Amino acid sequence: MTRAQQKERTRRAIIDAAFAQLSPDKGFSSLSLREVAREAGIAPTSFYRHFADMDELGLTLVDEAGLMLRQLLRQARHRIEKNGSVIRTSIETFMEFVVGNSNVFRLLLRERSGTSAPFRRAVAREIQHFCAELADYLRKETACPDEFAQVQAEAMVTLVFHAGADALDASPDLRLQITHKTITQLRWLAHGAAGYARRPKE
Amino acid sequence: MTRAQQKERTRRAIIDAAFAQLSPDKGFSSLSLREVAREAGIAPTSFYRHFADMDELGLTLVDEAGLMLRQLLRQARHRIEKNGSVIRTSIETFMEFVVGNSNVFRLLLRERSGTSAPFRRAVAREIQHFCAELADYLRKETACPDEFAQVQAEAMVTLVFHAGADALDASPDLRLQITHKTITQLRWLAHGAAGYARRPKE
DNA sequence: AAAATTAGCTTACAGATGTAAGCCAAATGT
DNA sequence: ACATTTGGCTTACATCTGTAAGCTAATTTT
Repeated sequence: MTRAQQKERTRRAIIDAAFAQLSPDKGFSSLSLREVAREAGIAPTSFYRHFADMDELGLTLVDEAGLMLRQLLRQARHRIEKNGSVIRTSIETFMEFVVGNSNVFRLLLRERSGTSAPFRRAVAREIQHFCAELADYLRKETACPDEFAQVQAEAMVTLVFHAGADALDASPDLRLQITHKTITQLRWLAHGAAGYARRPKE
Repeated sequence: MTRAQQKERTRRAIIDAAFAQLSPDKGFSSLSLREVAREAGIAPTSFYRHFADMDELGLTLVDEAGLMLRQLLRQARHRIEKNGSVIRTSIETFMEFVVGNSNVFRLLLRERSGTSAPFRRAVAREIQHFCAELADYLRKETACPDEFAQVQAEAMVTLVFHAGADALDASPDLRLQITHKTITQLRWLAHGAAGYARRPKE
């Protein structure tokens, strides 16, 4: 089966080439089939042997990014077990991910509000998975009332993602400030969610 | 001075054409000079009589969008005076803006994490103004401790912007759900910020 | 061993794009 | 009244894009 292996190989080459070409100045939509093919070391038309479209490639990238996101959450849980401070550890783990895989994070960030509805849906799906797992965790491991967990998780993710986005353009020490600020915000949120009963009629 | 008037006129035509061509499926970066010129009713090269670049046009659009944002905040304040419910009124006002000027909001949303650093900076500046004005308001009119106002304002804006982004792709009744959820989140946040003293050493 | 499949290549084409060069006519300045 | 400025036009060019058509050689199937 050298045949299938080779195919998988250049498929990966294409995917890697695409990720590599993403940058602060270049989003997926301004990536051209020819450029990707060039970087992957194949002829432009050979691209079609693997993907029907640039869009198909893009959705594959989003899938991979979502996978990394979920691995990240598990990694954070491990760290919390040995460390204690839930919020601080979570944010620091996330920040490391953002800085270390900025292309991946940027892809999610941009395509979440990008021009392609299928892309937006794909990213939304991945983030929603992420939120759901986080909500589970909150229900099991914190004082958060069960029925508030999902809403709280979504707010947390919103704030942390935004912090990550800011961190992308920030210097390392500004990044620390951002981290600190975000910790404060999440603590307020957790405190509010734990102690504030929603008034049902207003 | 029919001369200057005419110039201002076609300048506006260009700006309006650009705004008009923005859509769910078309962001500013995928706007072409020729298309804009065509819609504005001028020859492609005449564009340069008004803007050096597409980038210059884009920054102008962002400026105008920021202006609308600040007007929005004042409008919300007026409504609050006659209505009472601060959080609910603010969010509802914002949602109306998002739905009624989706192209404008989308511009800010996308360019905030777009591929042009100058654009990102311009949007960040506008949003920061917005946050600062909101923080002022919080200090004057709510129970929020002065030194927390800025951080709380930023969290509120982050959550509300995110809600707006979700609302763009949502059906009207889903939009109501989003509004409701966001109100809850902001209340938690306000409650937390009012009652939770930051522990200084952890 | 012969036949079929297929990943990859080369060549080719029909758009679209940004923008340079230069003309024109009307408004403005003197 | 004459000279200048200038907003807009037309034409032209080089570049990049996606992708269709068809060949080749090697693997896989029969």
